[in-house]
Amino acid sequence: MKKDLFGICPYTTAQKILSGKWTLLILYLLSCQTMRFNELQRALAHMTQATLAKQLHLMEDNGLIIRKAYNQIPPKVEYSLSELGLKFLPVLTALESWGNDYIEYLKARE
Amino acid sequence: MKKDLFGICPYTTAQKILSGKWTLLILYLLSCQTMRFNELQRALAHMTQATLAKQLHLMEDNGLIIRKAYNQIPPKVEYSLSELGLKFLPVLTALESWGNDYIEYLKARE
DNA sequence: CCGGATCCTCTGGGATACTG
DNA sequence: CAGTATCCCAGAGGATCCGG
Repeated sequence: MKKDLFGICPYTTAQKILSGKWTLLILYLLSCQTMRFNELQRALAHMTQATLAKQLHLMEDNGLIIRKAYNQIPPKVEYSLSELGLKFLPVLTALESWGNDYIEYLKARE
Repeated sequence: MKKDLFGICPYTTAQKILSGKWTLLILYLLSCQTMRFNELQRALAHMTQATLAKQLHLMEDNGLIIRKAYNQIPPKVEYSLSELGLKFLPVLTALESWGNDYIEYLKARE
């Protein structure tokens, strides 16, 4: 029983879910619009296909995003925010503002 | 030059800073009150001294918290939020709400 | 076009023991 | 009381190749 405090606390829960290296960025991209796999890949030019696919699956399993596959040739898959993902928007907004503050701080620090 | 997009983006920046496993929780605790090392340790019963010390140093280096040491015997060290840490409070609030939503979601899921 | 399957690497987190 | 010093390990991230 090491779940006495965990799983109940919103902060540890959030930390776990958001721990993926690209989670925030993907959530942001999808908050702007539904995107296909290829579009995401282009937007995130620094990660490989495999990594992106893994991240997306993780986020789907966690209920953050929705994957919609069209059964056709050539394949087409669209990713969008789930209900939980939409609820995350306020966090994203606050985070963006703070991130920018932090970048300012970094500049002033040098 | 792989920093073309990184270091400029508020999301990746935030992701990097917040990636520590206990960062959010510590920020929350310190948002309630300034705390001594021992108090934090008791509040976070699941992490060892070494891990806590490392986390705190990291967060201090990142400019999130302030460490104030009193030169006395027995030693006394107090941790509090820095200016940047205080600016993080809105995120924390939004995150708490979302975390609770997520916990509800998990329950309903079973 | 959108992945799955493997393998490999690296580092954050933790256990344990010691100290001013 | 508030740490430091070591050592260790799982697991996330990534590279590469293959497939429907």
